[in-house]
Amino acid sequence: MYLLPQRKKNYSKWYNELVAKADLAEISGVRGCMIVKSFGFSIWEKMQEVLDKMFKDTGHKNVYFPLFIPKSYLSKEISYADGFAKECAVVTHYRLKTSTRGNIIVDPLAKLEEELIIRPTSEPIVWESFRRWIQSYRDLPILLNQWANVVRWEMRTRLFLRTSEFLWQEGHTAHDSRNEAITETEKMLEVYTEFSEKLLAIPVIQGFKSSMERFSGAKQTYCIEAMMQDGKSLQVGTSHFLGQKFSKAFDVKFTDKFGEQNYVWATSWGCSTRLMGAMIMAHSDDHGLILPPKIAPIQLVIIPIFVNQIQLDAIEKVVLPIKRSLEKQGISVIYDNRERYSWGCKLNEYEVKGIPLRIIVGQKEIENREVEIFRRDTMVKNMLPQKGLVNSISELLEEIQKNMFQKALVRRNYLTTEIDSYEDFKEILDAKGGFLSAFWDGSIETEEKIKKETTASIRCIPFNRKQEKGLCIFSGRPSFQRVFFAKSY
RNA sequence: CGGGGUGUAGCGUAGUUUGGUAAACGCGCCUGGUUUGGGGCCAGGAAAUCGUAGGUUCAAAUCCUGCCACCCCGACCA
Repeated sequence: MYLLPQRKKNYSKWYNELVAKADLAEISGVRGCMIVKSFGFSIWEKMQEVLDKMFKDTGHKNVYFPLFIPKSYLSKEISYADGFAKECAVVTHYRLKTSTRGNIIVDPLAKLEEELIIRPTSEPIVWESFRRWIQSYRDLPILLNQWANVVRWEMRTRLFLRTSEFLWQEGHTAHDSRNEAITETEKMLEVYTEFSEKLLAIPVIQGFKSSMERFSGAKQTYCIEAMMQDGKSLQVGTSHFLGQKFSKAFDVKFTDKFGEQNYVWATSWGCSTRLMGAMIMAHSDDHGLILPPKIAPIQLVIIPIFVNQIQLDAIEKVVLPIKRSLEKQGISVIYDNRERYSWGCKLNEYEVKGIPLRIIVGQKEIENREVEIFRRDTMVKNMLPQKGLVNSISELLEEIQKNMFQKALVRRNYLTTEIDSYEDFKEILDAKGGFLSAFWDGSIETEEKIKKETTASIRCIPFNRKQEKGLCIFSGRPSFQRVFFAKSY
């Protein structure tokens, strides 16, 4: 069995090697940018497929806006521009030429009159368009989504978790009332929550961001936070109530039923290839990736064990009908009869890639009319009768999906601690990590100081928490609610 | 941007202290044989102007200088 570096000993080494060995992605020659390999991309495509359907089912339509944003658009919404100013890639020229020494150089004569910013998000160009598209309440709501790449010039990058260029989806909506926009913000947070918990099998905490962590340009940022195995928190998705900030900045008004001019209400929401990182870090073990069945591009692999063509033929007679009936049930199966790889090699390959189920069929199984089945999540092998196999496998996939969520939930709960003093806070953060649920006085100063001293930040001000009175662990001032602190990615 | 480190075959490294046959090892790759219930074994083979530019020297992967790239730790962030 293949073994990666141990998670407990060196978490980031484990993560990097897993990404490489599972053939998900690699560091490219381009600073801070990754190459997503075909297996990794097939997982992302599966995520896209499910999310895309969820967006469409909630009334959204896909569009595509340009990669470049004229610099002047950016300066219209100041808090937004400030938020991203330090990490924008800028296009200044439009032509290259061959120098006298034979090198390719930027043609100094081809300087752009107005620089183009490579989008860190698309709000500016979306709202520039909305101004032209929206005149009347009849034009609203506008419910759009786009699948795109964005660029943020990051100082330090990690595959999937933080790269300078990443893939994501960004929803942009415009509404005629504050309430409708808030409802939309909440609805999309629900979509992300369902996706995370039901598909990725990752339990999440729903809540608001503190003003410090809020998306620059948003009135209120809603988020879902997930706990990774090393006790660090990862934001899985965000949904922003933008209020009228962008409509005012871009002068987007509509005439309502009573003939009054009003500014439009807005939301935006997104999730990215970071979900890949979440999935890896929430579930995988020292043998490699573990894919939740509902997101696995391949749910089951069949491996034959044979020494000659006669045996292989006999195996195929049994295996191919099984494969067909599984596919009929919507289960994605591959039958790996490659002769140039030893079967032992194949076992390791699918194990490290996290394929949920594996079947082995050899002479023994054919004689006994059974198959050997292996569950990746528990690493347990069993024999199953060939009769009724399709049902057993469907049930197993369900069970794996549930088990993975349950396991992650138990871990998350273990890694959530109620804290009532700053001493405990520092001690637990150091010893165990995870979410620290603690009273906070609501001030930015306190949040900043705690972050500076401990590196833990407020990940989330959770919804649905009982209102309790307490004292801020840092300042001792009165507080009405516990918030979740954690170190984060 | 500050501190530290590393560049030698596709990947991972040894060799650098003390200059001396233009280079070793593991994985991977190719060929042939053999084997087959958890990454098989044997034999043979291909593949590196030692990051780059210059300098010192009879002689440089090794010493000196500049440059470039990447990694780690901070500051910044989804």
